[in-house]
Amino acid sequence: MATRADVAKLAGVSPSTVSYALSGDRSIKEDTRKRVLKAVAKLNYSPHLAAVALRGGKSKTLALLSPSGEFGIALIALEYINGASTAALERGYQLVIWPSQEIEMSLIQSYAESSMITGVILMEIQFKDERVEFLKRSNIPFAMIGRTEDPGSDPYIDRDFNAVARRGIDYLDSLGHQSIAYLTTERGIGVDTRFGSALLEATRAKKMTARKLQVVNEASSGRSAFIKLHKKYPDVTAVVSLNDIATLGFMAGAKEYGLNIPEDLSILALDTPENHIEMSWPPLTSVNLPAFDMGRSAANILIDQIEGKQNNQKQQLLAGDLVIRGTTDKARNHQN
Amino acid sequence: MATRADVAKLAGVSPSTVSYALSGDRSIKEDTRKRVLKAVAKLNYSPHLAAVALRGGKSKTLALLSPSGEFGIALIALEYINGASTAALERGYQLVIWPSQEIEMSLIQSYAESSMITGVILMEIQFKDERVEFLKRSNIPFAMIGRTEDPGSDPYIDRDFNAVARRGIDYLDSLGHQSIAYLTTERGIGVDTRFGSALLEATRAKKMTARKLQVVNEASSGRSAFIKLHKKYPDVTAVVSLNDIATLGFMAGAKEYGLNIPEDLSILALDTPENHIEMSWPPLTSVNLPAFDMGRSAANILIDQIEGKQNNQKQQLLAGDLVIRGTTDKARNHQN
DNA sequence: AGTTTTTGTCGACACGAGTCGACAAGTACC
DNA sequence: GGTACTTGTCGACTCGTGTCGACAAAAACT
Repeated sequence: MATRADVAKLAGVSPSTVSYALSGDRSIKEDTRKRVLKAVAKLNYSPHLAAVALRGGKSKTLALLSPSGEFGIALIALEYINGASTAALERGYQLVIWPSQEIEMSLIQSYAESSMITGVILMEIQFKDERVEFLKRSNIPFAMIGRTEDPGSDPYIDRDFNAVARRGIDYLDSLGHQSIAYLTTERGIGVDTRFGSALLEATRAKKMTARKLQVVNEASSGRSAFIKLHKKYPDVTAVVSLNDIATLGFMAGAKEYGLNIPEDLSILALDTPENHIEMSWPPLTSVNLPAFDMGRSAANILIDQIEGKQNNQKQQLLAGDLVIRGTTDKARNHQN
Repeated sequence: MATRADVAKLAGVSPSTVSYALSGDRSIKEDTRKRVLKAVAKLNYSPHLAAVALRGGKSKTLALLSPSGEFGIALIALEYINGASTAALERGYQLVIWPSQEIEMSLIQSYAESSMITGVILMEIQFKDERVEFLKRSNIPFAMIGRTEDPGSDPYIDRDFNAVARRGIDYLDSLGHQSIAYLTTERGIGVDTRFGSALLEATRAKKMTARKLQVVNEASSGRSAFIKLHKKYPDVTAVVSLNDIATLGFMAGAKEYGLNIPEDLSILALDTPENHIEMSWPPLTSVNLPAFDMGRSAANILIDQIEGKQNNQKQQLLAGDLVIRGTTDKARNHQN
């Protein structure tokens, strides 16, 4: 591996001149700069990252902590990751994903203090999240996808749950649905709670009745939920889903019982990333979860913070557009 | 951040003594060692990673290069990642996932030469894979999940396609199926080609007819495939699937046309990771894809290589068990 | 008691880069 | 032609660690 001294020797200058020629922090005669650059190219030189880090230079590497649970990284995480990674690359940073299943935060601290990573993006934020506390205490720049119960001035990007619920419920209302149910999980993260109350509020505003169907993240659970709905709440004409996997099972159950979607039952997804919409047939009508954009924003918020850029948008809420696909139609008993 | 010198001062010894007390590379009086350890604990000292790396020490960080395509990291990648990460942690290493969409390999080289990463796990190996060539040229330890056309002595973990195909086809044969079709993609990676020929060989051995249905990685494509099958090959009684997403669409299409699974049509998945089996209803019968174990093995092979351990298993083929769930049954025209 | 070996500790150095201060040479000013 | 300033370059230092060589003190041998 070529070092700065090698370049200096080849170009016939001192090592420090090489640094200045590359950084441009001091004026260098055009002639010598060219010689240096030629030597750099010839030796395929690039600075030793550890040396730079030791010297105190910020590295250009960010870490996205992805809690990899029982089934590994959550499906939904993928688009966040992709968005964050894209934004990071655009701004000259590297994003690595850190499956933080069993990692102690102290290790993250170690990497951060050694300048091997410069900032952290957190996902699946809990109402009370000790990771957030830890990062604040350690002065490590971070950004959240999601938010704690009381985020104060901590930077985050999150869903505008109220807007999403309103957008979805208004649409169902316009189709004449008056009694709905919703599929939700209880993962102990803010999204369940916030979505739940947002939905209740939106339905109340439209004088709809809303039934809650609790599921876990499995197709079979969605199927059970359908059976329960079918028996207990036959008046329901539309189902709002907050869990993509269970939705697939739910729809399979409906077909099994001879119901046609969307003629007999409408389904509207609120928390399904675009790249999973396609896993169902017919394709799901949804208020898009702009996961890619959220990941992108998280990275940008973080980088702004690292680079000391004033960003008056360090807390953002995104809703997502209503996209009508194949699973919604007029309520079956609706008078046209 | 506490440094070694701080610890030394607090313990009343010289800096080098601290190093030796921690590493144990030279004998240290029990009394001083205790003092040092106490000071370490008190200051919460941990060595500056960049300094260690600069000094030439190997870091304990591995990178898993995950080609994040159009839809981000592939679904199937998740279990590999989880397995690799678990094994790495067990052996004291960190695994970071590097979405390598647009990363040039030279950057990886830079991180490796600077001892910030010590080895690389590659996924989605192409028949001719320039990443492999690059890593070999740069002397960076690596392990493949999958394999090139001619892997020579390069370390890899891959599927035993012939065993999988035989296991699956034997089972379908035992149920009386004589005419099958298979869903496959053409992603240009070895798995398609290898699985295709393995299936043809296995069916030939059982004197079955085998139809190929080409799909892309979308539910709608699976649905189209069903329609084509339904019209062109009505004699087919079982379908072997090599693509999880398309399979969901395929099954939805079958139900739409009034076919019952498994009574009218059996479905057998060969390339679906366990954590995606649950997305369908009924749950898919499959020859399990032991993705977790494969990831785990890849990490172990890599670490053995890094630590110079002799490993006579640096090339492994895994099959996976046949697990009978809800999508297979006797051929509909089978005489019992 | 004298010699060799072991034990325990310390100082010095190197890894590779960025940057501050110094300084020679060149340029602008009155 | 003297002073003041700019331009271009270099050497020295620092970051924090692991390890080699040196060396005193203690222990183990004749």
